Amino acid sequence: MVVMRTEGIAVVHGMRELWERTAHLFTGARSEVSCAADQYANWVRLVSPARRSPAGVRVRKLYHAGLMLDPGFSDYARRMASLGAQVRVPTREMGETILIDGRVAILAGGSDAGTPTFSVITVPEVVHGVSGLFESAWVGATPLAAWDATSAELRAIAPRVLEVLAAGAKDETAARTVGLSVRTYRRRVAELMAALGAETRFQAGVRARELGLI
Amino acid sequence: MVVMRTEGIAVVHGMRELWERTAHLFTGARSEVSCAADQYANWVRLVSPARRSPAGVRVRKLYHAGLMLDPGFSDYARRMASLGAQVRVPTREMGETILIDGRVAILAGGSDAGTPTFSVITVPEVVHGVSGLFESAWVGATPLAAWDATSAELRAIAPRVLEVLAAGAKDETAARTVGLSVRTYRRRVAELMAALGAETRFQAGVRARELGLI
DNA sequence: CATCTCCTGGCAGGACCTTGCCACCCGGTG
DNA sequence: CACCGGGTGGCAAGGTCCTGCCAGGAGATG
Repeated sequence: MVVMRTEGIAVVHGMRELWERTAHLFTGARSEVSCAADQYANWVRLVSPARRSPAGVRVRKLYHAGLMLDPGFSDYARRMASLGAQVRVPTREMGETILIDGRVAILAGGSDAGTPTFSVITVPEVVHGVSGLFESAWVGATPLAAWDATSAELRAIAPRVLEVLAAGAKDETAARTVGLSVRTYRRRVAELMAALGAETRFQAGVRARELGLI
Repeated sequence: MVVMRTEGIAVVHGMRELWERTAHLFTGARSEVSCAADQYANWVRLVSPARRSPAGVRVRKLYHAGLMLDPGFSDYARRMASLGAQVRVPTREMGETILIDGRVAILAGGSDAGTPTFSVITVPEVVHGVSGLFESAWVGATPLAAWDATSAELRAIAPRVLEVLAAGAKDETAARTVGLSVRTYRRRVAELMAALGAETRFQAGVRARELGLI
């Protein structure tokens, strides 16, 4: 049987509107705020400014590996962690997701003519389903500390290396493009491949894309 | 200003329910049915069984290159074309999308505990936005005939080649795995890279993943 | 059968990638 | 200054990949 949901779902256009509409939900959270972010670094930082949460509220953050390669964002992630949030780094994507007290779910929809849209959902069965997805992603993700340890200096240069690699450039060209010697460029590629757990460049390409690094 | 949409959007759980709920929309289409499919081969074939459409109804199909590498699906695509549908093969993803008479849009949402969810949208401005996305994808896609011509025998072996490539195997091993000589295996890889528009294997990996071939 | 076409697989040469080795530079330390 | 540690870049040997060339085999056609 099909159940029409004509209430309990609001579609919000644009990040600013989302923030205006949902700020009270965040500040009013009583037991838990869980967020998963794959892509929209700016949005994450706008909606969820780094500040300590009220006692008793468990704050969990899933920041995708792709975001963590952005130096500014990984700083933000560490700041969140130092303020009491539990931060983990997943390697699979799960879409922009927010869960509050198991009562409200916020999901990013597609973008409508450049403006991202978000659904604010209070339908219990939907919220429950989204919670399940979040839990499974949470279990499979790497705690921030462990992630940080394994990918320190790599983060600095990785984006540009990935960019030229994805552009199909040969090492000679690529090295000149990113301003490294061929030897050092190849070192970076090797480190990148190790970080991605790839044994060939093809595999590295697949993984990089999988992680949203490109 | 936030506009709450509490009507005009229905969320449907599962493909069967979607079919039950939307069948009348397809059969009742008066001027146009446009579909874009990236991934859910089974779903596409369920929702849109191959049959001739009423005269005067323009039927357009965007079947992603990933789907076309599935032999069964590409047969289905050709059957659709022979029944009057305009079929094109895009190389970029745009999500599972259906548009009917410019009045209704159906989009696949995430999956809820394994059950895929779909939004049936009748909000004019949203439908219009989705239509724009579809048109742009349509213009950039390759007509079925042209696609078929350039990728005949490739489809037969591509999946297994992609698999071993993604597994990180070297050519020697990979060739043995798929039961080809190294020379022929390399030929297949070269063809694959050409089809993907890739100049390096890294780039091919990225594209392959982008297209959901892996 | 003769012939043609298409695909396969071996071979070889060259392009490209990978890695160890080592000299060099630079900032920190005694 | 002498020394050390860490990063850089040149070089070279070896591994991997790319591709033109050609011989051989399978199937279609006359």
